[in-house]
Amino acid sequence: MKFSNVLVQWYLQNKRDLPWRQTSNPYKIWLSEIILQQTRVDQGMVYYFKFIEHFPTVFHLAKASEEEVLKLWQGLGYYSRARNLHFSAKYIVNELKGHFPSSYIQILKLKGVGDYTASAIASICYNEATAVVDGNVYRVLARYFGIATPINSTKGIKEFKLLAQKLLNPTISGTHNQAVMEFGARMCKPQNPDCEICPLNESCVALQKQIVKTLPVKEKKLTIKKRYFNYLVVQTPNNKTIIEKREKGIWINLYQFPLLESAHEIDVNQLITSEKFDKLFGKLNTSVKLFNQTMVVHKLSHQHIYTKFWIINIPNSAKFSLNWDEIKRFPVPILIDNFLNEYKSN
DNA sequence: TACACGTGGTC
DNA sequence: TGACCAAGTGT
Repeated sequence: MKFSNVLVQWYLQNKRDLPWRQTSNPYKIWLSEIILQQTRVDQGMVYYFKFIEHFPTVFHLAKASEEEVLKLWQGLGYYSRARNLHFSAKYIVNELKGHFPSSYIQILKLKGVGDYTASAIASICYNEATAVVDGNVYRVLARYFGIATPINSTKGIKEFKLLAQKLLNPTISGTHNQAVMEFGARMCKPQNPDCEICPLNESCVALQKQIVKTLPVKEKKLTIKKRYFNYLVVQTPNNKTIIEKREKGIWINLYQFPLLESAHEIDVNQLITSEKFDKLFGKLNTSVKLFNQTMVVHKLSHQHIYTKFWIINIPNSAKFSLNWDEIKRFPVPILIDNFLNEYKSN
């Protein structure tokens, strides 16, 4: 219990004053946990406030449209979190009469809630003795106990969950869990951890063996794919354009301009002779201009998207009926949002 | 199981 | 500056 006691004591003296730490309302804890998945506190905070304001209860969230939820989520990334959040809100309201599930097993049934989030909510809101294992916990445990098992291997996932569960102080599960995570985020950081002032530095295996920097171990690194996006930005004399809803892959259910994806960079001739271009404009009299002289590179975790925005000037047509001003009502990827801001100011 | 899924921060 | 990483989950 020494491990837990030291960390909890450190936590009580050093924890940040975060809005979701002032409540045990499961809806708010759930919302905060979904927002914080793979997301820094600083980045997620404004979204937490926005969501609480727009949707003070699960009933408000359930009543909203998916588009409204996605619009509010815009810019935060991993948009399936928003869609699953919305789906689960409707499930809680319609199937559970608005009663939030109150055990790890029941919470785990919510879409978008996995082992980590179910453990977090169950321990924080209901004091259930379930240990969380997130990136912070992997790092703290791997270093303190000198464990080199890859954290993204099946063996590692099991091993760390078991260890975390063994270390848990079941009488204060929620506080213990948050203590380990806060400690990982603020003291036992990925880079430049504060080992000199760490309250566990006398018993940390990694520090003694001088292998802090090598832990935790992660198996293999992923390859970055290159993709080439050509957006067809329609501009008519009466200031209309057209957008489409993405139906698969990245940014699903978000909006964008008609897209021609190509295997390599293409020029204007390849663009106007493409099937997509013909389907959209046929024999209409178009004039095509490249908006950005150098390609915009949008970097995602697994792919770099090289983007050209082609401005297509075209006569008025019923086919292109969306007012430019109305675009801002639609959820769009940051890549598109950035373009809109630049285009507007030109 | 391996991979897809966003955006922004850090060094 | 490229590489790594963030309170992970779904398929």
